[in-house]
Amino acid sequence: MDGTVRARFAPSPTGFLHLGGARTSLFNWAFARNNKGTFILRIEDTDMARSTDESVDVILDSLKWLGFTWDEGPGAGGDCGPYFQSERRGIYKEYLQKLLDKGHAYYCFCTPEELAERREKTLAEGNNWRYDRHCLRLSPEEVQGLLTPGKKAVLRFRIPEGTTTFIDMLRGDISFHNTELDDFVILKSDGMPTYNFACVVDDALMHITHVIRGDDHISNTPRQVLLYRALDFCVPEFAHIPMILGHDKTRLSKRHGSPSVTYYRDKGYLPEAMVNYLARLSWASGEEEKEIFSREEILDRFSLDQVTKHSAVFDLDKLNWMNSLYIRQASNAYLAEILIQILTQEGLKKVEEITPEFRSYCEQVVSVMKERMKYVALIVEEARYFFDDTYAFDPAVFEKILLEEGVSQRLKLCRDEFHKLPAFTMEATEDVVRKLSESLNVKATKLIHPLRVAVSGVKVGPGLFELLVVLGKERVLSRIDRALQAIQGKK
RNA sequence: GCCCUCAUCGUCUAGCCUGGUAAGGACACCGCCCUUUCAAGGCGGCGGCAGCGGUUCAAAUCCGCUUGAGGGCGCCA
Repeated sequence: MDGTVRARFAPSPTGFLHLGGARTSLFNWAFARNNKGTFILRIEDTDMARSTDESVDVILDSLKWLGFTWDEGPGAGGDCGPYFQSERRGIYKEYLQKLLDKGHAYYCFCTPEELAERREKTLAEGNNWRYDRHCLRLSPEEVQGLLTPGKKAVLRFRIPEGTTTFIDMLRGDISFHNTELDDFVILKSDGMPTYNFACVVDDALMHITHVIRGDDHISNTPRQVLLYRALDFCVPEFAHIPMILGHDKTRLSKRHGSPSVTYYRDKGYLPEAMVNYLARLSWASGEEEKEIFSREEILDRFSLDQVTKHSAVFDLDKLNWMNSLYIRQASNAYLAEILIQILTQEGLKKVEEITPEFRSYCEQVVSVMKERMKYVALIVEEARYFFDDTYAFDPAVFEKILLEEGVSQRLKLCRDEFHKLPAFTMEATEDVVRKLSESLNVKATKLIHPLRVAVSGVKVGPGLFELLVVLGKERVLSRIDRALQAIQGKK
């Protein structure tokens, strides 16, 4: 590997960034950084019908969230721009002409309808469809005659005879008989180049040394190699990394839950955890006991020859485990910020209501919840009582815990003792409960469980005394009263 | 259908290239301990080299076939 490594991630802005794309981006980024090379971001927006600006924004945001900073590309500048393919039409035109001049490309006037018809017929006869070179037979005069009145045309690449072989860094030699490759379209009738063509021109002009992409591109590679050769470009190194599949072993998609990076961000997954998890899919450092890798550790160790060749199944359980681990290690301030994002997004809190006091309350909430969170939004999903005084009582729990004989009496005693407390601390509240249980001659749990249900509505959550302190004396007292009323109503 | 790729516990993987340790770890699951619920933590358990054939004293590891899985076969990328 001589010269500076230049790797790129080239998403098409036709939707959000999905986990597969994120992982491809991660490997490119890690590979570039590990080799002290350059990481380039290029937007492949040649599909005018499906590309959107919003999608570009989402992809950029996702990448930034994951921390994959690019050295060249949108917002970063660079000497090989523009980095949007839609802005490179002039460049493609030049190379298209080159192919035309050298006889590697030809005009095709077949309409999509005609093509579909012939394809179906061929398939029905049990044969494989390849473009039948219908328009290759046209003489230059005929072509000119059709072009002049402005008839819709595309440009096709003329596939030479023979076999095309390339080296995949993970698999070694891969060969295709050129008969498998038909004369594919390189310029669409709307004036945009197709993926295979634009990709080759850009990778060459951007001096990409390593093309790291999903292995669904393996069958595109021989076509691209042929294009590199026809254009007298240097062929880069290729590494086709395995895809990420859903539990049914098919390509990860909406059917498998949400595959978008932003979904996980909005759920309160930490980017560090996501990067770590994604990295461990198809990659292992060789250190047998090691599962947890910081971004730096990944950069430090990443190597393509430690990437597996087989696809990996996305496992939410393991992501959850990893995320909860990162959450437990994260600072309360960091977690509170994420929680606040979620609260405002969910409409539970308005931006102007985020006072320093509220922020500090959020920090207390995450500090008691961080031991038991798979992701931050779980607070909103399962511990809404922190932010909602009108929380409901879980019917089964209410029945079992609060409707038990003597509970009202015990709750009243607790409330009265709590009321007298000058300092509402963990020690003080626990002391109250312990003493009361002794004098009443009941187990402490006979007070603890009803109290928990009274102030939160559910039977699971943080340790009771930390919960009480976070909620604060006033709210605890009024919540006990509220529970008492509910019990009264049920009797 | 044709072409390409892949194949170690349910899942992610180490080991394979440079044949020779009871095939190691993690998640999940199950049990026990701890405990104020849920977690976390500790201890233990379950569970795998897809199959067949070959090479070899010896095969997860090398070779072949079969099977299975994934991907591609667009004026999508």
